[in-house]
Amino acid sequence: MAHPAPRRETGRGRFSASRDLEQEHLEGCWGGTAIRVLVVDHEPAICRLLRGALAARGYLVSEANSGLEALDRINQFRPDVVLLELALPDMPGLDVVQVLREWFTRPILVLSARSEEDDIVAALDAGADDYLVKPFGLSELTARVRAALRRCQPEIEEPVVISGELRVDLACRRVLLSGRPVALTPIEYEILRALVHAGGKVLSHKQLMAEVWGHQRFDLHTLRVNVSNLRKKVELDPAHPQHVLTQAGLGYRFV
Amino acid sequence: MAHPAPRRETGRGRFSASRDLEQEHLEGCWGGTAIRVLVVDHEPAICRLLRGALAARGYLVSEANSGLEALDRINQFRPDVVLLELALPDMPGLDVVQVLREWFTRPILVLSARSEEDDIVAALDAGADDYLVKPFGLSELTARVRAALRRCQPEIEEPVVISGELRVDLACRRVLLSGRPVALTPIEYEILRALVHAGGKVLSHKQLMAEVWGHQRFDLHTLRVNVSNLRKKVELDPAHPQHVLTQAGLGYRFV
DNA sequence: GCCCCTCTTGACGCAACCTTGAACTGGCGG
DNA sequence: CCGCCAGTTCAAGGTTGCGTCAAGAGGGGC
Repeated sequence: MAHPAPRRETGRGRFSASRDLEQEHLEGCWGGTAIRVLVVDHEPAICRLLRGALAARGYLVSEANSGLEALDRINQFRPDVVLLELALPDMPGLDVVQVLREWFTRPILVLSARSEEDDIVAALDAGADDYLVKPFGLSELTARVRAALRRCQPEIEEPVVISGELRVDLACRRVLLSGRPVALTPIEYEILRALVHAGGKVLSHKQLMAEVWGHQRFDLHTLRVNVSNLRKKVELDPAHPQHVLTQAGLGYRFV
Repeated sequence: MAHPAPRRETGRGRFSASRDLEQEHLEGCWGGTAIRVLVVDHEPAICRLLRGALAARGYLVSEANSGLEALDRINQFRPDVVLLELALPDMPGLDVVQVLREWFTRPILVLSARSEEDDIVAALDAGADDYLVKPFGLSELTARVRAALRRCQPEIEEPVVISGELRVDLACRRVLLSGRPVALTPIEYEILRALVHAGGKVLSHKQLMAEVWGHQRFDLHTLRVNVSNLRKKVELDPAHPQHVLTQAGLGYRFV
């Protein structure tokens, strides 16, 4: 062999991205940045209901009570997904969809009490991504939100976390330290990803091991060695870590 | 079997249909190439019904009557969208969704008589893009197909991609390295095309093999050998590839 | 039929990786 | 001062994944 094997670009895929995400306690969180949802409905009761369900799942929710207010809020709030009730006091919901679709690329889910097929077709053809007939279950709603976001994932808000000299790009699965790419091994990357994903919260040893190894084996020592190796690569001074911190007796956390 | 899978002509600009094309009299047609729909249902009557409705709108329809047949048909037919009835004689429809989602990137619309919220949530979280409860109207179905296809469009593909010394012309099916034409074998070209088409994103082994071979007889080793051969031709230094990079444990990507 | 090109398959070697054991550090209480 | 504990570091296996070589099978063109 003339040359050694090509260097692998380190960083392995997650063992099963989707399954892990489903187990996430807060599905609306991503790298410490919540996914933003705008709820548009004329009835405050509905808004409260939806806001509660979504907020409980970790989404960041804002609301609007009319069409014009919705268009305004979208500009300010920059939601990742819009839940739009068609019956609005000031303008037809279909018009909102159409206006929105001229520039708004994120998913629009229409909620409506009208179940006639023509209404559904009209809304979808106006540019809506999904149509839910009231009354609907909140778990179906959130499942459809997940599905809609999944499709649009590539453009989803930049999952880049910058902490001092360290830059973690979860989408491209790249890590930069002082601008230079860091070659992490698969397990090292998984550890870092889990910590970053937790958004500063402490992950217990078991939680972290479950994220990385998948629930089966719990060898604390192995975890510590890998964390140590990770720190050698992502910390300017591995002896005094700035990003991957130890919580004695508990676990680790990322700042 | 030198060319195991019928592969579609590479010059086809898939799904870059723009909005104005929706006004086409036949919505399932685009640029002379019909959009391909696979209908999976155990009941021939339903298949005929759906086939008729879709064909009338210009879609090119194929069908399968069981889960295994569906997986087989998808490899051969290469549909742009799959309509999947969950109740199949040979295997649970949810399993089909999950298996499919490991490599099939086009929309999957689930059709089912079950209207329980748990079923809907399970199907969506398994990877389905939409869920229609039977009985549904054909115009709603086609509207949801349109919506699903619309979401999967946005990648506008460059006919020619240049990366350093390497120039890949997808339209002309030509590859130049330092200005000199490179003679790629069909499989090598398909691998390169798929990676370039993915635009820098990682393609998992399964996704890549599905793009190139079409069957799910996934032989990782064969893929590796072909990638190795490809690198010998398109990399200045095959031992240290600059364009076709390995993502250890996951797949490959193009930069 | 024959040759050539291509793809598949097996064997092999290397490099990277994870694990594991052992030594080391620092804090704390006895 | 000593032992203990939690955490860290170092070094040495063993395993795995990846790339390469080479042989061989299969198909198409001539």
